[in-house]
Amino acid sequence: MTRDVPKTYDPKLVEDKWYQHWLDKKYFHAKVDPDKKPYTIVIPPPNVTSVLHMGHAYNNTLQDILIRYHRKLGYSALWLPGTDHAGIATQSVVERELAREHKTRHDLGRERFVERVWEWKNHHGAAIINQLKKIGCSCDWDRERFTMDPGLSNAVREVFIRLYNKGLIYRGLRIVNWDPASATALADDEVDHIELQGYLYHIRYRFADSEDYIVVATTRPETLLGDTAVAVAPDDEDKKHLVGKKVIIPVVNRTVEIISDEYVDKEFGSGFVKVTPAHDPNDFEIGRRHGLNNVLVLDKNACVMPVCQVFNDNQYTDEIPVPDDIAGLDRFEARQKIIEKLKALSLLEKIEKHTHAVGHSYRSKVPVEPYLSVQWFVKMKPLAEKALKVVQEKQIKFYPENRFDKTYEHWMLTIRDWCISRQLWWGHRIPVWYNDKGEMKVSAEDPSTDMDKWIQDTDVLDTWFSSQLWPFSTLGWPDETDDLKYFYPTNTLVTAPDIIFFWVARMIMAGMEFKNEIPFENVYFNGIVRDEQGRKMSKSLGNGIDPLEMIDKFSADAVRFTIVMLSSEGQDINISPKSFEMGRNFSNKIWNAFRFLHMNLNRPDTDFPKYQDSLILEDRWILSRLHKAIRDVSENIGRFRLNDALNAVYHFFWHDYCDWYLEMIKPRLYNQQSNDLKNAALAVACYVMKSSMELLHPFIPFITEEIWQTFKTGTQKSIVISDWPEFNGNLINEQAEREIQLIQDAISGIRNLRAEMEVPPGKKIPLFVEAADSTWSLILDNKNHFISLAKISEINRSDGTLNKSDAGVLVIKNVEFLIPMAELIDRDKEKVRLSKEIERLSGLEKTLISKLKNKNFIDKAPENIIENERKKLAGVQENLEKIRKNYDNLVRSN
RNA sequence: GGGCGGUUAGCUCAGCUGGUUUAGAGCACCUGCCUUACAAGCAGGGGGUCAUAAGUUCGAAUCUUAUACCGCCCA
Repeated sequence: MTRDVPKTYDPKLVEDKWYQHWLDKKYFHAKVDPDKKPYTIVIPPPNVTSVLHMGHAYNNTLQDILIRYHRKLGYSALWLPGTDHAGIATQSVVERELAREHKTRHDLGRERFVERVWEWKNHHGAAIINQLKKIGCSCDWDRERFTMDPGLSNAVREVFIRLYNKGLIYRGLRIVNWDPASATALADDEVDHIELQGYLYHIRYRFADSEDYIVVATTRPETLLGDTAVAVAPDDEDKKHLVGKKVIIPVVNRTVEIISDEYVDKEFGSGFVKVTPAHDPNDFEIGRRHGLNNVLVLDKNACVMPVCQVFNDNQYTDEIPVPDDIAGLDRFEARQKIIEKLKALSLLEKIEKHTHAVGHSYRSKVPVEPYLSVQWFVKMKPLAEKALKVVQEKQIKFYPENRFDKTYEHWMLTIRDWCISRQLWWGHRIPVWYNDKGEMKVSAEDPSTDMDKWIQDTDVLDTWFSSQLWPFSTLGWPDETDDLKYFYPTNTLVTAPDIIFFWVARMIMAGMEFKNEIPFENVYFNGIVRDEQGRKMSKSLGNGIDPLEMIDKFSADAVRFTIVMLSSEGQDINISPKSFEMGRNFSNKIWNAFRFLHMNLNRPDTDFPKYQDSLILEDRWILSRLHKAIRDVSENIGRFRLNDALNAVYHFFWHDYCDWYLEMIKPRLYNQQSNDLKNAALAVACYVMKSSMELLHPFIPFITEEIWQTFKTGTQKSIVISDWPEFNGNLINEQAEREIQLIQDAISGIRNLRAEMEVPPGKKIPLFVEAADSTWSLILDNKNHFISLAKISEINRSDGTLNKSDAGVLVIKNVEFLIPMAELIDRDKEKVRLSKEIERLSGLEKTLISKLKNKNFIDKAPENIIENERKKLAGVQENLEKIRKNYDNLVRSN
């Protein structure tokens, strides 16, 4: 081994090099292989517009861990990557770009605009993909998909047609959630309800036949332009007699009737509700029940139209002019104008402060306008039944267990029809065609002939309509491809819980409907990455941490390690840039352990069984600890406790292997005794090192590959595809663990005593031991450890003649360790130390005695627990007795 | 209003089926060490009425109920 190993680990020399190598060798490419079992994850496709944030880094690290683990276990592990076309988001990005050129999409026209979006996608759409590569994602890039690829688009049309033919898709005039900023309809779950401080306006409506008036309370006075009734509660005795009377809408002076409807809450406001069926979902229902006209006031940008459009029974029937000074105003300007006018007319009785939840577009963040328009809908109830069942019956399991089951269930049970049409240009255009005779055709292809001209519906489909198909459309559906047959259903979905309805629920519905099979077995919901104060990371707060910056500063391994270490199942993670030092430090620790081996090796050799006869206690111990770690890591990954898995191997590597094992073998390496003893130590050290790299590989792929390459054997090529360490129960050695534990406790105890007695660090001190024969021989066999790790000059068995009043004492598991005081130890300090220990142990003794005296405990507790407590007590008492004796000696000799 | 989380060391969090002496880790802090792998490190140490109250139990950080506070989702 000639290569110099630098003292500090430099990830820059490692990470990009290995990622490129893995790509070149196509290790991430999953083949249909009948001899292997498939393991499939489809990536939650990030929006093409997105750049990698901590949430992505976390979510994708988790997926990569699962994929790398299963790949090493021997599965044909497919992680299928790709991106989502993200209708509104992407269209907005390009529109903003156009705005800088002082153009709108309408200047370009639909065709040219869509081309422009494709250009944008081809230029910038790979950004997030490249960033995923930076953090080490082992996706099968040969299978990368985009939701608007021809195959996936074909799947979308197929699904639309099938649902339409089954009567599950329909078109109708409905009140929908309208986003005026993007000028499109939204689905119910794309609306966030935000509590706002608003006002309740009390407005006087005069009777048509008298100067008297009623008072109507509303939060949205501007909609009075579209009022078609005023309603009271049926049980409102005070107002009942007014039903049927006519009142005049102020400002516009239209006459409407007072009606009675159960929707009205007589306690709210004034008890009179203005009814605007075209701009409020509840009013729409009232209007339906009473056969009212729908008067559409606002246009698609939420500005007041010059004339209101009157619909009756879905038919456009009439127009109502709007006062000139209101027409053209946006809805909030119109509100102010109306208020002004009402004030001038003395028709505004009062304004009250009023807090209410206002729907906002989750994309553009502007208040949603309830808006009457013709849209396409999917009937959800029939689809929800199966999707609910498979989760209730645990065919699909959610993790963390039981956390989201109820949420899902509730949503499925209260589900409403899904508005799928969007008034955008970027997306899957609805496969429906119209001709000039007013006929309609649902068809994947343009049905036009020379004789017969058809025009396609101008709307596109909700982005989620295509992403709901992701687990199977990416594998070739509707064709029954080999990939689909082999890799579907997928195994695990890892996603954030905020898209449980948007995406997870709909994929389950789609999977059941179109494949008649669950799309995945497990859904792991990861938490949200927050800043160190627990706040969501956001652009506006400026508290976001850029993962790429952190990768640049600390390495991808460090970012991955830290995120997983700090996460626990499904809980949110609070993180600061400083947190990543944890990962960097661990990488450096690994690196230096490697460096240590490297300095002592001629040739790496992991074949420790070859030295069976030369293996000694600490070798058997570390092998036992390693195999327990192998078991723990595998078990914990298996149940999605990834942080526990990482913690297990972290603790093993740092605290068992580096802190103790490598320290323990140093005498064997440095003292040129028997070559076999030295080679045995090195073989075990190398084997454990290599195995640790295997265990750590899913978490920190880069440094583990770099080091593993030194230890690979035979035909092994890469840690990416090498076998996962196999748990070997024969190497579990409880006795060795107990023996090493005693030695560790003794060494720690001596170190503690030295520190407390302020023995100079370099000073070697003699040690006497009073122990039974077997323990004495154990200690004697391991005296090197005491010499090197506790700075002991010599170890002797105490023959009882040692004057205990003249020694520091330590009692561990009934063994006495004695350090002659000479000039080293301060008697008074030792007395204080011992009396503290006596206090602690007698407290313990007392607790245990009273526990064992408790008749109820003896009668009711299980036998093994009682036995355990008895043993504890005996141990405590033995130690106590010895320490007391020493303490007494010390006091007496004064 | 309904549902779901959380409250454990100065900070961030583990603690899974109630019993491993008197609750752990990382960071921070204190003391001593540049000991021939690592100061991004080593050794040692201090620091907790497990939110509050009641209950179940031989035994509660852990189970139940209530309360308080924080957060998320739905209406």
